[in-house]
Amino acid sequence: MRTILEMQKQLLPDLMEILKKRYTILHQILLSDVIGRRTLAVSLNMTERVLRAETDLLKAQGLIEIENIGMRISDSGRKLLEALEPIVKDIFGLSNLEERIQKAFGLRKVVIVPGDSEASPLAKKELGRAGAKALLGVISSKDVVAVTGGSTIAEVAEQLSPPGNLSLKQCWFVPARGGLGESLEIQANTIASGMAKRLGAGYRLLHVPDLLGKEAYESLVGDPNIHDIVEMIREARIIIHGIGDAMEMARRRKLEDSVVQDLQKEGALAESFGYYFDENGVVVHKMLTLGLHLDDIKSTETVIGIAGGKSKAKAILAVLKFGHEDILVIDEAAAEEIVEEIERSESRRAE
Amino acid sequence: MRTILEMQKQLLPDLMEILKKRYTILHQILLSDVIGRRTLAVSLNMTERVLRAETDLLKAQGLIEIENIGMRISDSGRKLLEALEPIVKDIFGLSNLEERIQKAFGLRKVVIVPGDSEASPLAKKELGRAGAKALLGVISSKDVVAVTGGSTIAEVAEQLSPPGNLSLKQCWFVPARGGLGESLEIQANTIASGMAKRLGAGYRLLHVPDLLGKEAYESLVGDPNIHDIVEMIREARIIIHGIGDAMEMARRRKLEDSVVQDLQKEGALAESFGYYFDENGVVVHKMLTLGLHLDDIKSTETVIGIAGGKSKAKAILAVLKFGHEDILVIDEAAAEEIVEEIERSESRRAE
DNA sequence: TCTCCTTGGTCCTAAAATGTCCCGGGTAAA
DNA sequence: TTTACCCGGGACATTTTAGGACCAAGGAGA
Repeated sequence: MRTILEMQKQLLPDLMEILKKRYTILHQILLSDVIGRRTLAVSLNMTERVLRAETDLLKAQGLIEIENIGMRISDSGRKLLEALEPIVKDIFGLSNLEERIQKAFGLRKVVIVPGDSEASPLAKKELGRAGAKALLGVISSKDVVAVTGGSTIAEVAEQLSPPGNLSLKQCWFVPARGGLGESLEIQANTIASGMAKRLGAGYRLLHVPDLLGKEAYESLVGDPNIHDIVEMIREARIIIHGIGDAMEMARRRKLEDSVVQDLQKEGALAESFGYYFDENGVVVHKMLTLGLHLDDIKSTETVIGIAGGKSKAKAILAVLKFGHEDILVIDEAAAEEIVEEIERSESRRAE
Repeated sequence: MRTILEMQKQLLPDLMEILKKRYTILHQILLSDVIGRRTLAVSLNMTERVLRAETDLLKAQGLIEIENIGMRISDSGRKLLEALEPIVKDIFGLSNLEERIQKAFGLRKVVIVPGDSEASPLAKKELGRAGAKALLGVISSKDVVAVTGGSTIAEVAEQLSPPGNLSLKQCWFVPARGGLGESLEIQANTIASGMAKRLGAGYRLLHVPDLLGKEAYESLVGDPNIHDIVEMIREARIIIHGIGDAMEMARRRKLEDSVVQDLQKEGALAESFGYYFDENGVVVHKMLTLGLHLDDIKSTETVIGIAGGKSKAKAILAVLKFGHEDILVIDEAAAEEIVEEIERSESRRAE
């Protein structure tokens, strides 16, 4: 059967464009909480006047509320957005990309958000929202969730809000691995506690100094408290992690030059939970710290990978080849690159 | 779940208006076979220029074909119209009315066509189309269909076209009852044969003089030929009948003054297949002729009532209260009146 | 208190939509 | 065959709308 939209398109050729436009505006307002007309116009690349015409209409439809402080989304607007999401995805052509990637790597689910999270902070916010939604979709009442650091996962934490129908009081949030040399705000510990607080869940932290010598490492492993929490981490039912570019992560973590050179020699492309992967998804280096082992990751029930930006595409691909992701949340920019790469390798195989 | 249509109504109220407009134009072209721009503009109450803009678009979309003889609908236009019908009904708000009436009288199906068939010949044509569609929806290969007279049912006959997937060669069309004093074109006999010819089915007629005396009646009943056809009529699986205003029918059939006065005294409101009903659906008078008895109607599998126009609302309501309709095909004007009446009686009951 | 950002109002211009008329051509009735 | 009519499409002036650019008043937050 032809979809309703397909039929309508025949009588209203520009239906899709308008739908997309209004959806985008409404969506932007949702993400911004409250926002003024001018600011919104700039961030949407529209002139103030045309935006105004649209917002007037949205207001007339009761989808947004306009006060002298700015515009905010109304309840019915929020509901409408939610209901409209799959449709708009279809129009944006993201459903296609999702299916493509999902099949290529045998994933359980792929979520692609519109835009480029590197270029637009709002796209990044949306990536966080999608990540939060994915997490809430799989979490249940007594889960242990291991989280990594990174700005993307931090954004996920920001966007988390407690689900209405489910108490998560008996959940635990833990960092996936100990100190990895990140700055405080985007450390795994910070994020784990942040998520737990937002969801009313418990959290336990793993305080491990960043640059750990062999001996210190051995002594920490022996500590009963540390041992306890590491045990908990290794039994996590859900892992939610970011994906980074290997070289950039090395730089950000101020790894020694010799290590960086080694990484480069080994062809390290991606980094995630302290492990470095080459283009085939093989681990070529690991940071010396406590927490999840590779084997734990392989046996974890749900691994959620979240990343965005065109430049992350290669890294995401590498981690996908590692082969233990279940749910992938990325942005349009990365998705397009990844699908291109899939197609290239397919045509190579066909030769 | 909210339908995609409701969401669109919220976000694209203006486009829904346009959709309605274009649908109406396309629909009108369908009903008119070929029609010129000016004529169409008049019948749609639009100025020539705006209509032209629309038809240009419809042409660009390949939904109509414009030749120097006029405009006609294309195949894809025809298909689109068919597919779009429920959607437009929803936008017109007719779905609501349909459901309302269907539930109030426990009918199997209610079809409402837009417009007022008393005011616009095209609405009447559409009523005929809908009636024809309803008939084709229930008919199967060896049915006997009893039809009444009247201009509405005549229009149904006009709009019938053989279904592609079903041979009706073994169907029979018969008049529901003998001569009732209608003019030739809208007599049941004429219509039955017309329908049969259009569908490639058989027909048998019942020639009974209009004003039948008691004795003549008795002798006719005894005639074996007449008896045969009456038997067939009484076994009809489908009845398709119009509904008329009692007084108007009495006038049209030139009933004697005394009879008319009796009818008025009894509160006769509606007429159908030669029976007169009061506002509670009680039969207060019947014409003396052969054919279907009341008991036959009650036991018939599918009774299809078709009527239109604001002034018919009361009559339709009376026949509905009689309580043996299965499928009702009416126009918007009548439907609105009927629903109003339903609401009035509901609020009376609530007091 | 002051500054910044908000909405809602206004004005003006360009552009699009619309009302109106006409022309050449083909159809169908006379 | 002729004639009268209706057809689509072209043309054009006019109206309406959309869009761009500002501005004033007001409230929130620093």
